[in-house]
This record gives sequence, structure tokens and C-alpha cells, in this order.
Amino acid sequence: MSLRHALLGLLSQGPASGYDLLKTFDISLANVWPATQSQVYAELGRLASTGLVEVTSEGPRGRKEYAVTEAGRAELRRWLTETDPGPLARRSEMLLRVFFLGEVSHEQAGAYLRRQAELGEERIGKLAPLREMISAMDDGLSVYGRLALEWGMRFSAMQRDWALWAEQELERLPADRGCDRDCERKPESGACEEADRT
Amino acid sequence: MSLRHALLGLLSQGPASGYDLLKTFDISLANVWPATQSQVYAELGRLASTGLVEVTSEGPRGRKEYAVTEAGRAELRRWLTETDPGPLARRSEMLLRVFFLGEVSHEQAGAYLRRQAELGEERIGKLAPLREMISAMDDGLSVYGRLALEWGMRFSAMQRDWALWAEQELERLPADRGCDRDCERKPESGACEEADRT
DNA sequence: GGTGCCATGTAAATGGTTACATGATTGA
DNA sequence: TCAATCATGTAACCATTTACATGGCACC
Repeated sequence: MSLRHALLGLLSQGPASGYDLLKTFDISLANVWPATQSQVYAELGRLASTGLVEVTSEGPRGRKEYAVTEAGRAELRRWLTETDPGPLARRSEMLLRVFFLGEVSHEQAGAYLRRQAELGEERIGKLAPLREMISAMDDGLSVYGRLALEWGMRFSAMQRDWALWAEQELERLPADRGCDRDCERKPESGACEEADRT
Repeated sequence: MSLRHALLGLLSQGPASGYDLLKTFDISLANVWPATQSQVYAELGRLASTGLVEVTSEGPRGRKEYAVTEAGRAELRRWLTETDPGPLARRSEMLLRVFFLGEVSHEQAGAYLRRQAELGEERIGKLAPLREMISAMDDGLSVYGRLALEWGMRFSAMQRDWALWAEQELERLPADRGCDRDCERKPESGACEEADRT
């Protein structure tokens, strides 16, 4: 249940409404812990009813401003210091596909890996300009946001390098699988020898 | 809906029962796309009713052996070649915490990052022996499993290096946040200036 | 005859996504 | 007054997790 703690964390920077929080999610937490409107409002309600946050003021348009309580702050710290984060990257569709790359041709498998390298490269390009945006903000998140950003850059670079390596690896391999299942027009002859060992 | 494709992929290596598939999930796909018993049996039912797999034989103890159909194989290839994988690592509890590290002391923040570096190192240690296990198996997954394993090793190394770097970064920073909120035994006196917004 | 593994399933709860619904306020 | 934005909420659905339930078969 990390959404709960994400909200406590954001509110610990200062009071905010559900609407405000949603924007913060979109701006700074989007790549780390996305949340939808339904989720945020529902969880705020639950947090309020368990006393971890409270409504501090009601503005126009029914706006409710929440602030974290001492109990909430304590819970946030407990979460940060006394519990281990769950496994990172528990599921990866990208890697799942890798397992079944034997079902398509060598060319297609190579194309897939090249595409993953590209996506890594693109991600680096998209992340880079965020550096300045983060420095510009000066809420308490910016310092730590920079650390998270760096993680993203390193992750993307790792992804790119791995994919390029993997493509090389594939080429070094005999085409015993990958070709046999896929070529619709394959004759009996062993025409599948695309493996050139350099 | 990747579980569906994971099952199609596993069955494309040869027919198997739900029970067999579960074991394969535990052995080779555990770190990439874990699945529970409930999920597997339910999804097999759905796959069978849409004609992507079929029951090829019924053994003792009610065992049903499934095989992928031509339609299923086509769907698997379509998934592999014509769709892009969703974003990797959409949520990271580990990184979410990083955003809120300002709520605890510098020491605690440092300890957190050091722990993450440790976990990365440990993961490398756990993954290494898998290399041999994978070479030993000779189903079609082993070749591509090696690629996935390498991803895990690189990922873990990245995690470790990043965490060590981040810890260094923290130390270079003035302790303006991190102390003010955390001292439990703080007296009323304004030693810590916590109430900048009261 | 009993232990342990093979084998399948159902039910309830949690968490997340998408879509729907509504209304107040501000500023052009 | 009209459009955009602020602001909150509900309902339905899907995926995942955990727990429960059951029974056959093999081997000692």
C-alpha cells in the first residue's frame, strides 16, 4: 500500500487539496508512482478517517485542504526507516518477450532488441531536460528528485547497452531455433544458416 | 494482459498441464512475470474457450494437458512483433521513498541508500549461480533466459552503483532538511525551526 | 493405511484503471 | 455568457494475491 505513503510524503511538504496532489503526482511522481484521481480522493478519505491526515480548511468549490497529522508523520517515518521496499521491477513485459524470442525469426528478434536500445536512448533524451526543471522547483522534493532522475538516466543507459549487447549475442548464435518455427516458406534444405561467426 | 502471452509462450515450447506451467513459472519466469496458481488455471480456461490453446489429453488425477493452437501461435507472434512493450518499471517503491528522504535524518537517509546498494550486491550474488542452471536446461528458454539473466545482473549493478553515488551526493549537501523534522526529543525551544509555515 | 506430491479449482479482498457525473468559480 | 479550469466524487471493471477446498495416485 504505497499510495498511502506517497500521499503522506507529499503532504509532509505542506498542506494541499486532492486536486493539488494530483498535479504533483503528474509533475514529479509520474514516473515513479503514478496515481489516478479516483485513487487519490479515495485514499485521502481513508487517511482522514484513520487520523493520519486531517482537513485543515475548506475553500471555494468544495475544496478541502489536507494536512498530515503527527500520527501521519510518524507513520511516514516508520515506513521510510523500518520497512524494506518490495522488489524493484517485479514484472517486465519487455523481458518476458525476450524469453519467447525463439518463436520469431532471427531478424525479428534482432529488430526487437534494437528497438529496445532505441527506446532506452529516447528515454535518456526525454529525461535530460528534466534536470533543469527540477533545479527550478524548490520544494523539498527537488533535491531527492534529482537522485531519482539520475536513477532513470542510469537505468535507461543500462537498458540501451544491454539491448545492444544482446543483439550481438544473438548474432553469434547458430540459428537452430528462431528460424525453424517461423519461416513459412522454408524448404527442407538447410537454408537457414545466417549465423556468421566473426 | 501479458499473463495470456506468457502462457502461450510457455506452451509454444511444448504441451503442458497447468501444474507443469506453474512450476515453469517458479523456475524460470519468477523474476520476470510471476504468476499464481489461481491466475494460471483461470487464464488457461479462458485461452481454451477462445481457441488459442486446446486440451490435447487428459491424464490421471484430472490432469489436462494443453497445447497451443495455430491461432495461439499466431497471436504470440503478433504480440512479439507488432506491439510495443509497456513502460518498464512503472512503479518503484524504492524510488518513491527517495523522494521523501528529507523527512528523516541524514544518517537514516544514508543508511537507506547504503541498504539499497547492499541489496543490489546481494542480488548479483544470487543471480550468478543461475548462469550454470540455465546452461544446464536445454529447453528453448535457456538461450533467451541467459539474456534476461544478464539484464538482471546489469540492473543490479546499476542499482548498487547508483545508490553508492547517491549516498555520496547526500553527504555533499548541507543538512538543511533531514534534521529539522526528525528529532523526537526536540524541546519547545526553536532549536530546529521546524515551524516555517505555522 | 498414511504421508506426500500431483492436480484442479473457487472465493474474497486488494489495488489500479477507465469512464461517468456534477457543480462552482474565474476571466475573457 | 461562455469556456476553461478547479474540484470532488461514484461505479464498473480488470489484474493480482491470499486463502480455502478437494480429491487422486504412488510409494513405503
